[in-house]
Amino acid sequence: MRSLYFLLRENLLKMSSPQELPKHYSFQDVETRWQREWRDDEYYFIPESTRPPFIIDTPPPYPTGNFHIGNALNWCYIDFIARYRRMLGYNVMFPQGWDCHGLPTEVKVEELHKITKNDVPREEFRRLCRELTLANIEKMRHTLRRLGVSIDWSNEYVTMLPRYFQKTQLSFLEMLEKGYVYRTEHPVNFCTRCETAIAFAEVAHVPRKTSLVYFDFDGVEIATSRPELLAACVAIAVNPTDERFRYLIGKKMKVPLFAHEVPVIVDKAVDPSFGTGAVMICTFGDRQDVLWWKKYGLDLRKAINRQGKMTGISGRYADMKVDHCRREILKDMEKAGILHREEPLEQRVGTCWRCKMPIEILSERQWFIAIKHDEILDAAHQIEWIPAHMLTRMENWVSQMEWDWCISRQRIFATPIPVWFCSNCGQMILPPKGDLPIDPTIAHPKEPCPSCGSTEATGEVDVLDTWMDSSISVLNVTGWNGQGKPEIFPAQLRSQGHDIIRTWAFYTILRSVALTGMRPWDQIVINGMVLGEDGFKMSKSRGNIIDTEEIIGQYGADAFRQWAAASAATGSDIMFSWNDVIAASRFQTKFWNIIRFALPHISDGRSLDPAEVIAEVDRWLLCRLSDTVKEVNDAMQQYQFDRTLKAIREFTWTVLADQYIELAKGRLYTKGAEKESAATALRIVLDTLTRMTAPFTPHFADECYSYLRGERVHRKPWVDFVFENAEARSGGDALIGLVSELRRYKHDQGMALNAPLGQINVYTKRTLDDAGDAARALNADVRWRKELPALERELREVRFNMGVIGPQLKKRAKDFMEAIRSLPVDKLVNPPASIMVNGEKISVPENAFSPQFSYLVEGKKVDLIRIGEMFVTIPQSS
RNA sequence: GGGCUCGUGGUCUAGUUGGCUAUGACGUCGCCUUGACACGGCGGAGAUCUCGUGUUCGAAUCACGACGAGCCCA
Repeated sequence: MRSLYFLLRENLLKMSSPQELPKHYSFQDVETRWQREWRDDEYYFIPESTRPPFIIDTPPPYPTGNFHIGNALNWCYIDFIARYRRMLGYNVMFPQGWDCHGLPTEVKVEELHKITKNDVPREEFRRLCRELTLANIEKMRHTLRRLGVSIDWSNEYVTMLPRYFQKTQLSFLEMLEKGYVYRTEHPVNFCTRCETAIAFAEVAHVPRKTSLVYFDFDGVEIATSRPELLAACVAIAVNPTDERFRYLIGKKMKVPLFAHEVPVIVDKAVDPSFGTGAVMICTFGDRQDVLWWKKYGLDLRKAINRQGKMTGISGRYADMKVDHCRREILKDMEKAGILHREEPLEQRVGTCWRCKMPIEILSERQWFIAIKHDEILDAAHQIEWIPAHMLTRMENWVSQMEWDWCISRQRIFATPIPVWFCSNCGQMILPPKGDLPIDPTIAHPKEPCPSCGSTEATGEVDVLDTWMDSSISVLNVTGWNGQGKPEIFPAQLRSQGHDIIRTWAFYTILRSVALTGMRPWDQIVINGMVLGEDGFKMSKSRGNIIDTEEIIGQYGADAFRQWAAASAATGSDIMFSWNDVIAASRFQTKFWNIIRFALPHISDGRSLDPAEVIAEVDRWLLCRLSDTVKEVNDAMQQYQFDRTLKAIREFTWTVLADQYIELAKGRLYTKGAEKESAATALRIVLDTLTRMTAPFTPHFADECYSYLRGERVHRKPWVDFVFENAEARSGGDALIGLVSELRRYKHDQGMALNAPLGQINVYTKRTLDDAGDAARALNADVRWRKELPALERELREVRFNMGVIGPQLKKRAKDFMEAIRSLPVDKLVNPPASIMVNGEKISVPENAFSPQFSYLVEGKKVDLIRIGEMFVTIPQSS
């Protein structure tokens, strides 16, 4: 509902144009007022619309409750694009998702309620998680509203709610049918603190100090960083070229303290210079162990369980935590006299990205999705990446994937895997797709086991990786229903940060290709990370975090949005800087003052017709506006917001305010056709500028436009202004140059800028009608003259145009320039067609050089200024 | 250890295929309250474009190398 206030004001604006704006622009008032005014349904995607669709696959943030500045940057980019596309006539979908499931919320709930996940029933624990998540979502929605982003709230989705995870489960069953999903025992990354398997993408590597232990292994000295895995030792490996160990090849060796026998294998991957050159293979110490284990078909000895405790094969160490076991084993080695020494070792250890505890590689029965490298790469190449080099990151990631994607997790707050197993024969039982969503730990199969007829079944307790939820975001928003490809597919755009290319972008492409056979989007635009003012990633430990709401509170959403647009090229990381936010808010002040000045002069009429612009400098302004529009359109098409905003600011501040208005403002106080010309030019310029700023500063633009035109700017079409007039362009340049040079002159003479200059003569061959602007702007009696005065001149230097000379003369350029310099003055003014250089006749290219003179006027005490083609004489004051 | 990006006045930054006096912002200094704006106007100072080598008539831009930074990863 539009407020009464707005209706009244809009009508007032239509009936009588306002004569005055408030002296100061108050972003607080304006932003809160427009946010009340805007209706959600203005931004709805209309499925039945005939306009071309523009669907944006936006990132569903994790509902932490805090919409941080990196999120905000991303949402600004999306909103620039959404508003721009709407003005271009597209039927835009800007959905808002929430990626709810996952460990952080479970941990938070455990903290808040002082419980562990096993203290309450699963469903109760999930209820507590959902409760916390909904509260956090509400906080983040508030920040989104304050940012003024034009979200289509009718397309909001919440991954933890049945409506969404029904699709997640459906996609799981579809991929199971298509053979992508399988279940097997395989080594996986496992966090023993969180007691769940995790994917490679979730492993974070951190530097750590540990020790390298040298000990006697059945008569051979061996170095290992993980002595606690001695019970899991399955082989000893040496390099084939290593003469020291040649005698061992083919032998069996007895593991100290444990007495089981292991083979000696040879492999090129063993580094003879690390440790002693002989390495202990355990199941599993690291990824290399897994490779060797597979390659040589070694035994599997599980020494660590899911809780991070030693298993039965560890004998007297069983049930000890890994660290405890390590200390005990070292003690026992010492007692047995086989411990030689320990060396400090710097290593990078894989940790759980969430709880930061070192992960173990455990062999577990888990669910996997097959990764088909070629399929994914093909699709990735069909997408336009902005900036282009981000595709390389995807390529690198895909090509080095070794294992399939482990999608099962041993947690609670996640999408259940919709599968049962027959208690009698172990057969997998799937629910009918129409029954989804289900939780197999609560529901029972409706039919008996198809294999043995038993009615006893147990539900899968493992749940799905959260990326299984979010990687179908694009399928969800395009209306996928399990049957091939949705009607509008692929989506037009994905927007995300470069930190999740290997996860969200990768998994989405994988899933899209598997389920629809197509790439998920036409374009992907990548935003950089926001770094703190110190140049480092924002983090609690560095204390360099800046809060989105704090910036908005101090300078407003529009200033923040300008900062997001202007601070760096799309895709590169941005260092946060208060200065840039302040500069943005100053630009708004400047623009506001321009409108405040112009409005009384332009609100008598409404014409936007360039044909009514007759004064030369007014046409010059339109030429410059046309240039700006072209630059802005170019940049917007490539999502280069920094270029766009730079062009707009430069034109507004320099061309419009400092150059044009300073020159022509005197005319606006007069009456007649030439005043009307200026008024119309200003109307066109301000109308166009306001529409161009609308995607970036939506509140400010709506406010300005309501004063300028009494309309809503976001409902206007995008700008398309072309104007060219060669005469006006050069005439305007000359005039602007004249005024600016004479201002410099006044400054150099120590005069005030409005001090009278007396009678000045401007000599120019061109016909220049300045409508009296120069005289008013300079406070001088300006006389325009066609005949040049008698001038005396001295040659100062010869300037060469290397842009002309270089390409034509190449190596001869230097000698050519020497020859030209030695010509007499009259030949420099009227150059010959050709010249002899080192006995070679070289034709003189056009515009190859220009002689520079110092000019003097005989007899008269005048200052002489040359501005391009023009000469100006000014009576000397002293 | 690998990948990606980058290194430009005190600080941050533009510079698309090599070409006139290297862009802009903040800061700084001087002058100016000129009928929109002092959150302003005009002007100045301040850069051997990280270093080295090479290609070229000509390099911030291209090539190679070194050093340094940030991000992502093994």
